[in-house]
Amino acid sequence: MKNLTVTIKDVANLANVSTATVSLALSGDSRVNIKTKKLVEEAANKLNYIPNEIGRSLRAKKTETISFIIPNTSHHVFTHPYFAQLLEGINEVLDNHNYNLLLSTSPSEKDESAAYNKILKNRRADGIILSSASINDLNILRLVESGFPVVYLGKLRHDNVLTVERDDIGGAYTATEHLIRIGRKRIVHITGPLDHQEGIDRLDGYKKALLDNKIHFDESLIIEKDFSRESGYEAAAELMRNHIEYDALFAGNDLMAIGALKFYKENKISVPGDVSVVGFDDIEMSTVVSPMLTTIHQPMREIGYAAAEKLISFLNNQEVQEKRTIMSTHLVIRESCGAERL
Amino acid sequence: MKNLTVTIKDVANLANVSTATVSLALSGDSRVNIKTKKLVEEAANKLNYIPNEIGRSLRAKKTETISFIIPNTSHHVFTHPYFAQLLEGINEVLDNHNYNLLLSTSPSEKDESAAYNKILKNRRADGIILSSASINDLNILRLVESGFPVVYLGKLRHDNVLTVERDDIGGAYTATEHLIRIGRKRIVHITGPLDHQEGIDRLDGYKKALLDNKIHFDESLIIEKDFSRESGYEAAAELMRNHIEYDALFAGNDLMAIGALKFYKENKISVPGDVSVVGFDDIEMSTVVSPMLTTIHQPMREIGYAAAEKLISFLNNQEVQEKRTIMSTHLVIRESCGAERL
DNA sequence: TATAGAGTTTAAATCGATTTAAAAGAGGAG
DNA sequence: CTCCTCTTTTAAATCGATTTAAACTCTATA
Repeated sequence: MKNLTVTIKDVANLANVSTATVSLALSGDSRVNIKTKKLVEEAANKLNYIPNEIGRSLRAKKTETISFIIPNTSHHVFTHPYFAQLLEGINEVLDNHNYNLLLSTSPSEKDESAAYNKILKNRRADGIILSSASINDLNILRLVESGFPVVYLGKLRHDNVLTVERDDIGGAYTATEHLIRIGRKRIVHITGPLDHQEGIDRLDGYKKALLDNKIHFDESLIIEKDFSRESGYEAAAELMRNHIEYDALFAGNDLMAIGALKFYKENKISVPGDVSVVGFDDIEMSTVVSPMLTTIHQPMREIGYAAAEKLISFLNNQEVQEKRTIMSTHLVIRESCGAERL
Repeated sequence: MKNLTVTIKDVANLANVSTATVSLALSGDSRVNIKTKKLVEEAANKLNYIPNEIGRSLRAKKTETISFIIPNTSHHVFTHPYFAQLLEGINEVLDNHNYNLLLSTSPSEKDESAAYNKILKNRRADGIILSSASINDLNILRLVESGFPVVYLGKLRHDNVLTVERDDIGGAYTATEHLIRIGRKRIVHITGPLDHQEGIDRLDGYKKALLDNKIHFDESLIIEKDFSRESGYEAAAELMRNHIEYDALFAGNDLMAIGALKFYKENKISVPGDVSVVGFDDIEMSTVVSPMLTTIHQPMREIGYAAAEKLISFLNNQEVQEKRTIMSTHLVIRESCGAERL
């Protein structure tokens, strides 16, 4: 260990000036004489001086860092394409603005106070982007009211919170409508957890599409699962065990759709012959399965962009155009429905 | 904005004691009287006081943060299963040790000094985990010699660096040997970029297996690509265009193998009938394609564990058992080779 | 009634930077 | 030689915590 602690003082000593001069010189302040500036720069170079960001942050009362907090569901957050793409979007924007990214998985949803504390500990960041489902409304509001800059990814009743939302209802509506248009009548919907907003909204969109098309809503066609591939497989198995008749499947996300596809393949059920399948998300995996999955495209990377841009412009007191940003989705037709582009 | 700046001073004033007492009381020092302690705690609660981590870090000269730096290849790092799982492993360990995670994508490999600076800027972390291929040996050594704690993911000539490595040569050897054992003779190898260590090592393993089995190495069976799915597809197409005859394919990673699989499907080439395919990595996607991909499993999450544990124990001056940790790989037999478990 | 000693509390230094207001220096005009 | 600018440099305060050594209270004992 050497050199680890070259401080501004060391540079000042070597250059025979005060620390004030060093700071001014290195920041390019016009007050310092050109000769002095050179002197300081030489000294800094010789010592390989790099300003300590912590000291700087303390003085400036800002860290140029934002924190992204995601729910910790079973240590598989980052491999989930949804979060991975979100992260990429956020990272790209932060990179462009020279912000740092602090990453936190929030502790279990169960222990609310722990979650709250962990978030607050992140005051080492200037603001946070909070992913849905991590903590409940109340805690988020407490956080926002404490004055800490937050962008929340998802729906929130409260008006005064910056949010970026997906149009889950609209997307689910589109998916369901597509199945109806190609002539399907008995459409199963595998939902995500119904204590999560996205699960609820996608179910709502599904119901709405049925209603608008005068198709009776049949409770027995709804199965609540957990967004995992395994649970999609299991859902398809359950349907068979229970002798449910259906000609289409709308899965709450691609992973569950892909799980179901696997079950169909193993059981010689033809897709899209016997059953048309639509997913939700449009993850990469949907393009490598066979048949390729028709799905609702969700602009995950763009959501990341929007959230990061919104937070940064808020931090810099620039005008925030809109408190709620709603990102729209669209249908991507591939092979699992048996329909050409309409 | 209110409350945003409750400092230890505010608490001290409310409790009518000095800041020293507040600090001591809240850290549970036995010197402070039990009554005083209660008083302080009440005041802190009433004000909703949370110690400022920056101030604390400055004084303690450590941040309880480590930084993970990955090469920025075209804004698609985090969706790459390799990095995502690495990240998950690292995050899990840091969580357990109450460390924070600062995430950085290193700027382009071209601009070395920018990369170097960006890394050094991360002195706001206590140490860094550096992923391979981001910067060259020289810069890494400079960094290490500066005394900054680094764990490098990959091979490095220098002795004094903490590293966690994969056994790429061994893995490639196993893959190739498997293809030979099931009777394949003309084995194509799609390599990753040959200016990356992993690309080189996997090619070496392939060659070694051929040599040991007295199979002539044929230069025309080697195609250099870039680890992407598209490039795998393109490689398979190239082979066909050039009328190369072969009965097996060892792809440098799963993504390229999956790309090739897609080409075979489109061109009615049977796998494993006409050609046996082996990948490398064992990503989730390999289990959803059809046929399911036989591959070399790489313990990505465990590499993350190992790197994080190693860095943390180094930071805490605990004994670091070994400077180089080599993680082994193993063959996972699925459907793309047409062989039962040997 | 001093006085040692144990138990509590606090003033002040410190971490590494930035910034402000004041001081110092340089030069020109009267 | 003095006064006044203008330029350049610096001492000192500040950010928010922790920690050390000194100071202050009590008690109990000689």
